[in-house]
Amino acid sequence: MASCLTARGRQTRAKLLEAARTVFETCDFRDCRVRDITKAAGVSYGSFYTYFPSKESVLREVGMAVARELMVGPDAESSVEPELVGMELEEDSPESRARRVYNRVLRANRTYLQSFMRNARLLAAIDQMALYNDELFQIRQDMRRDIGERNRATIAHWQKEGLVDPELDPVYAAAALGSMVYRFAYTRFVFGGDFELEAAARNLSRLWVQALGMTVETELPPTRRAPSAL
Amino acid sequence: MASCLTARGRQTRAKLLEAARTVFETCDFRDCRVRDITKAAGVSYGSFYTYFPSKESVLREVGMAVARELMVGPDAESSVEPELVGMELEEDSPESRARRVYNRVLRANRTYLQSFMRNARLLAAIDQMALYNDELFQIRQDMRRDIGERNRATIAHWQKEGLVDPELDPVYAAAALGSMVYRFAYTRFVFGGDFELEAAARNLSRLWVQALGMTVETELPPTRRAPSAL
Amino acid sequence: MASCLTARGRQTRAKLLEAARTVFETCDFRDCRVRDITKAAGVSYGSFYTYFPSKESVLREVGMAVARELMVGPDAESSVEPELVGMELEEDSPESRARRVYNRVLRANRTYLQSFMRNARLLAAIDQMALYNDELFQIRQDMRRDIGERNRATIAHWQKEGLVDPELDPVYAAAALGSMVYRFAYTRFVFGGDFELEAAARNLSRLWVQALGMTVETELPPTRRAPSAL
Amino acid sequence: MASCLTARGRQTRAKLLEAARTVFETCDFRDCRVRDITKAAGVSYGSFYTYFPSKESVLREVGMAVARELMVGPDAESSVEPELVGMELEEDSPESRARRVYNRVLRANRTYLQSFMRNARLLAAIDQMALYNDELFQIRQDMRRDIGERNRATIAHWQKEGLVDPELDPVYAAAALGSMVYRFAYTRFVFGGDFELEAAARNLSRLWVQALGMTVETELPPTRRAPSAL
DNA sequence: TATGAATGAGCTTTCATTCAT
DNA sequence: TATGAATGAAAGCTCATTCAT
Repeated sequence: MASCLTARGRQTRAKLLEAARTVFETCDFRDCRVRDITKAAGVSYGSFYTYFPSKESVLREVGMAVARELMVGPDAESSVEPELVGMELEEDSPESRARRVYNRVLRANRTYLQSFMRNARLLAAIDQMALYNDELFQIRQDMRRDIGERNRATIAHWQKEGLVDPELDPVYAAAALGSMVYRFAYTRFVFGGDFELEAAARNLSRLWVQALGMTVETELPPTRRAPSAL
Repeated sequence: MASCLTARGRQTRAKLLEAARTVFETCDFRDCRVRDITKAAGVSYGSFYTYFPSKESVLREVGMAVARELMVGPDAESSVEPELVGMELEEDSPESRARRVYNRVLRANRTYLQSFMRNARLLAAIDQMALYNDELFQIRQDMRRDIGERNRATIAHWQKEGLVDPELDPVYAAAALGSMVYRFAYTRFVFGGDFELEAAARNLSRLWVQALGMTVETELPPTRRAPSAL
Repeated sequence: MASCLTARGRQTRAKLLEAARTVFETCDFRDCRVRDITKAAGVSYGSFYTYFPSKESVLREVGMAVARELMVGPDAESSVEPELVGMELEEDSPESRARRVYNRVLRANRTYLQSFMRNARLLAAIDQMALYNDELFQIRQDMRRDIGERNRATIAHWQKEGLVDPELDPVYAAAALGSMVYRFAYTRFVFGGDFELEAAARNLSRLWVQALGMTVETELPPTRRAPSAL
Repeated sequence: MASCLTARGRQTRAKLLEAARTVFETCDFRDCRVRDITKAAGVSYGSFYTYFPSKESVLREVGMAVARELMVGPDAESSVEPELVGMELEEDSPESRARRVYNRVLRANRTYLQSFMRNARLLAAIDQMALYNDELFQIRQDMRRDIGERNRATIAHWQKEGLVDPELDPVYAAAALGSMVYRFAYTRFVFGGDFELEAAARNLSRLWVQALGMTVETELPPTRRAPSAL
């Protein structure tokens, strides 16, 4: 596609795509006019249709790009929900293993919150668009399923190793803990509210590992946050 | 407003409001036509504007009604996030207190999931609309804040009593655990997926109390769920 | 359809239909704007779509109406090509029978030319639209087929009676003679040109019956026509 | 115009003209995009406007070319309506003269049908365009007038020679008989329908000469045609 | 009050034409 | 000359809102 365009064409297309991304962040897809996108891109109205067959199509393309970024990331470290993947814990004593799990979870959550911060509005927009766009719905569904399955596998693995409460259903646990972080981030970033990333990451991680039945000895640093913030 | 209407007028207005609620559940606000509402209400097109100045206004009114119901409930037991309110636990031994907390949380979560089940589509709709409707945004914000504050207070109280991990920030903990249940329910109800209410409630509650640092001795019944469901 | 409208609605719809008819006569369907129709009807732009789901649909309706009129006519005597239907000729001597055939053909052609005169522009328009509208194409095709078959049957019948040249293929003959009158009328009415209806009818009829192998003893009145007219 | 172009330019222009002709045959002028023409010509979009000032202009040029071809023909044998031109019949006995007329008419019609077959779509297209393009209208008008006049003269000449029914108006007769063949061919080629060229030519020619009051002794070969075809 | 027709601003999309390279 | 991107004026259609009955 992009390959059969001239350099100038590729540039214009990129400008439009970038503009669409920005515009979709600021207003609902339904409220975004093609005119808004072309204005933001600084090109003429008609040029939009030189590169995209419809308004829907650019939404789709932006959506897929965001999905890709959140799944594998430009830096391959963010995802739609925090992932525990790659947490090989080959070590000895139970304490140190729990500690390692905590550290891994903390790293995952910290990364996730940072990534979410960058994409919050757009992710929210896509989540919303997914409600009335089948293709985005599918993309979103697949993202969720992928992460869910990976986290479920990790939790089940830890259960076998005796690290995690064996009474918990790993499917529900994976879904619930993923939901916790996603929605926490969503409300903070989309609806605003005072917020300290590091403290949030530590609290979420502590809740996470404790929920699974592990104990954490680390002390959390005191939160410096406006007392009214919820 | 409603008070200066005749009996017949009040009835028509009620029919329209009820119809709007139904319609908003089935399709996005933007896709709902005034015609859909009047058709569902069985009144003429023009009558809509006898009772509501605009389409936005009926959305606002439905939103407020839903908010009221979820906050205080028609039966005062559901809310936008599960509430721990009224959990006075005056009893003796730590074990039994933890047990009581668990039971209270379980009851709250079970009730919440049931209530969510009834209102899922509408709540999702309102959540979405809140993204581009200031008034709904405010309503939604207030709901969240109220519940958050109440749960925060309960958690802080339990911390003072030594029931809950004192390292946790009660604001973040309240927000995170509320988010966990809300989003878990949301994904299940809106996006579908195999689901057993009682098992879900028990798993969520176990995660909840363990996350706060309490231990639960109860055994969870084995989940009967399609193994593929996430 | 029309029955579920109020009197006012029926009136507006009729105004639009009439206006569409007029507009389609003056310009190509593709050049006609919905605005042209509503302007001609003296109603607002939006009203068009209260009564017709699309521009195509009103074309279809006009086309079918014209087809009906030409087939059975408001006065049931015109058709898309002159018809010989109903020419029962039960009489005696060959001469008088040929004479009767001639008179019948003359009456049919005269009527046809008159009818064509009233509908020429519209019929031309429909003929043209049929080239890119499947539905109209079908309608037009059916009309032609119907008339063709009826004329073929009459000619075949006359062949059996010994009135008509038995060497002629009745299918081709019917098509050719129908074509002759249709196209003659079309060029006269659509492209203009001096023209005397009665003289034209007589000449066409004489050509018609002579073509089929019959002889006509009648004298044609001298034509009073501009000598340049073709 | 074409003269002040380089060899390469003339070639490109010719390619475009040829492509336009092809494209106009396959679809209505309004549905033809400049893009279709350049694609068919295998040149770039922009090149079109190097050689033609507008889409209309290429249509005009194609139309004139077709007119020229049909009038004088690349092989000078086809025309918009069959021509009797050049039918000098200097011979003796009335029978043989009628026979000669028939043969000449047959040859003319046969040639005409063959030629029409090659140009049918384009001729139909031009006929249609003439309805809303003044220049084409004029071209078409002139073609018709020319042929009409020539046929009129021939018929009038034959009337003086006593070959043709003196009662007929030669103007109407020329127009009617030309119309017969034109429209017969048009319906066959444009609207389809089973069709045998030789049989059609013979039937049309028999109808033609008989219409003019001549008798033909020749037997027509039996038609081999699907009985349903009209 | 109840009705349903009337209104027109506003949207997406198309494509002939222009223009920079 | 050749190229293909850039442009923007229309067009069809929708639907919230108004209005006459």
